[in-house]
Order: sequence, then C-alpha cells, then structure tokens
Amino acid sequence: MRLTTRGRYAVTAMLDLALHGDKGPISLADISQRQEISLSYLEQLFAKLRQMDLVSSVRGPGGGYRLSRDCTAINVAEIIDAVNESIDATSCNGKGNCQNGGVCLTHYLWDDLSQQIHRFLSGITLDSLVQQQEVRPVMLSGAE
Amino acid sequence: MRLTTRGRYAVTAMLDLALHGDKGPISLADISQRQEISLSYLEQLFAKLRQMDLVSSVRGPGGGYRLSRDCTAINVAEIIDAVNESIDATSCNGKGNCQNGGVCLTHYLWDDLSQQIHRFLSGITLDSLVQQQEVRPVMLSGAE
DNA sequence: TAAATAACATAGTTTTTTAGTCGGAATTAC
DNA sequence: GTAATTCCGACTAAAAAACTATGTTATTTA
Repeated sequence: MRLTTRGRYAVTAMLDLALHGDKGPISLADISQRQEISLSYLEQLFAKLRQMDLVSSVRGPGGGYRLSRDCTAINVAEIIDAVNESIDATSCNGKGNCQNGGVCLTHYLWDDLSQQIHRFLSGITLDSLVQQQEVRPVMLSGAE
Repeated sequence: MRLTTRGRYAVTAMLDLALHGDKGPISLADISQRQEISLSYLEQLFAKLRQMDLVSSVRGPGGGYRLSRDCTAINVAEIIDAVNESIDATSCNGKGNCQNGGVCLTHYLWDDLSQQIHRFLSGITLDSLVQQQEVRPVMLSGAE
C-alpha cells in the first residue's frame, strides 16, 4: 500500500485549486510557490490528474488548470487513485492469490482495511476540505 | 505512511505463532517454511517484536518464540507499530509543523485518516484473526 | 509576427526504503 | 562437544519515490 507525499501533494494541489479556482485557471507555478512543491513534479502529477479527468487545462499565457467538476463532486480517494497506483493494502492487489494461488493467512484483514480506508477517503470531498479550511484557523500557508 | 510487506509479514508471523503456539515455542525456521518468508528477515522482524515485548524467546534446541501475552490481548496495530516506524499518514509525524512550522493545508485530513486506520487495526486482535481463520474456509495455504 | 507564457512530454538522477544476505556469536538441550 | 536455535551487526541489491533537466507545443499579447 502506498500513501506517500505523492498522494499528499496531489490532494494539496487540488485543494489549492479549489481554494483559488474562482479567479480563472491557476498556473502550476502559483501552486508550486504557495505549496512549496517542485514545478516539474507538479507537472507530472497533473498529467495524471488530467488523464483521470479531474482537472482540465488551458494553455498559453494566463492559462493553467481548473477543476473539471464542482468541488462537491471530487473526493480524496479519486485524487489519490489518480496519482498513486492504488490504496490497496493486500500484497496480491485484491486478487486473492497471495500464497500459492490461494489467499494468504491475512488476506481478508488487508482487504478489509483497504475498503475501510477507501470508504473514509471517498467520503471526503474537496468541498468539505474547503469548509474545514474556513473554520479552522489557517496559521499561515501564504500570508506572513 | 508505510504499510508494506514488512508489516504484513509481521502480522502473518504473529498469527502463525497464535495458531501453532500451543505446542510450545515455535522456531523461526518453521514459520519461514510455512509462510514463505526468509529466515534472516524474520530474525530482524522478531528482534523488534521482542523489543516491544510482543513475543518472548527460548534459545537453544527446541527453542523458538511464543506470544508474550494471550492472543486476545495483542492487536494488529501494535504489531505494525513494532516493525514499521508508524502508521502515521501525515508528513510531519503528527507534529503539525508541515509547512513553515505551521500545519499544511491537508494536515487534519491525514491526521484524521491516521486515527481512523489506527482505530481499525487496534480493534483487531490476534485472537479474532484466529477465529476468522477457523470460520472462513482456508482455500489452500498448505493443502491442495 | 515575435516574444512570452504556460501546458505537455520524456528521460535521467538522486535519495530513501525495502527486502534480503552474510558471517558469526551466545545459549542451551542432548 | 555438537547441533539447534536465538541473537547481532553490517552489508548489498533492487525498487520506489522524489526530484531535475531539457526540450516541444499551443496560445496569448504586444
């Protein structure tokens, strides 16, 4: 199972889009500055986000990215799925052939855990993160 | 966050202990054979499990490991904690200094997720895995 | 039309982690 | 004393993650 900075970066960048997206397309350079993520790395991540139709792009000066759906209709699990291979915790990718073609001792445990995580993350929309942002005091992240 | 074969191996090995532990101490060589995990690697894992007092060892011929507590009193979260650094999903290890000493945009999301996973895994005891083993038909894992 | 801006594409590099190896030392049953 | 076993530390190979570099293409604007 993988849940590393890649997934975190992707969610952070998408949230940045959700927060600033009302002012037209947002360039990766902006996100790069605000969130302290390397531009080239962002480009790689956004290539995948675009493939999964989570964002759409506008090229040329003044261009950038915008969410391709309303932020109430994009959840965190989708974002992580798009950039990470998966959030599966089993060794067999859910196939159940972990040991000699059969399920290993702990297959169901990891399978259940994966479902648990997926259920949790898919219940959280970008919008709900935006709401939370407005309630919880944003220490700095930009200002200061 | 890390949840890889290391943690899976550890849980599998501990479950093997729980399943066979009634016949006195179990050698790592046995577990290595049954679960198809390299002996040397098991030794490393059990060093950590022993440090955390999850297992106790008996040296010499006929020796091996046994659970240091009843299998109703050992949960999966402990096991993973013992061999993996942690099951924390934040980048700051829960410290909240992810960005310029403050919390990053998505800190609370990962913090919540970590708690969720921890709660799930700590609710599952070795004993409950043993029960499950007896109920769910063990496709092969040895037989067939 | 030229220059600037930004996405798009791909290849390569560095760093970290994982998984596993190796060689040996200590302990204990027989 | 020998064999089985844990214990210990260093080492290595391979994979993945994180990041860099270099360019190409589309689009706007002056």
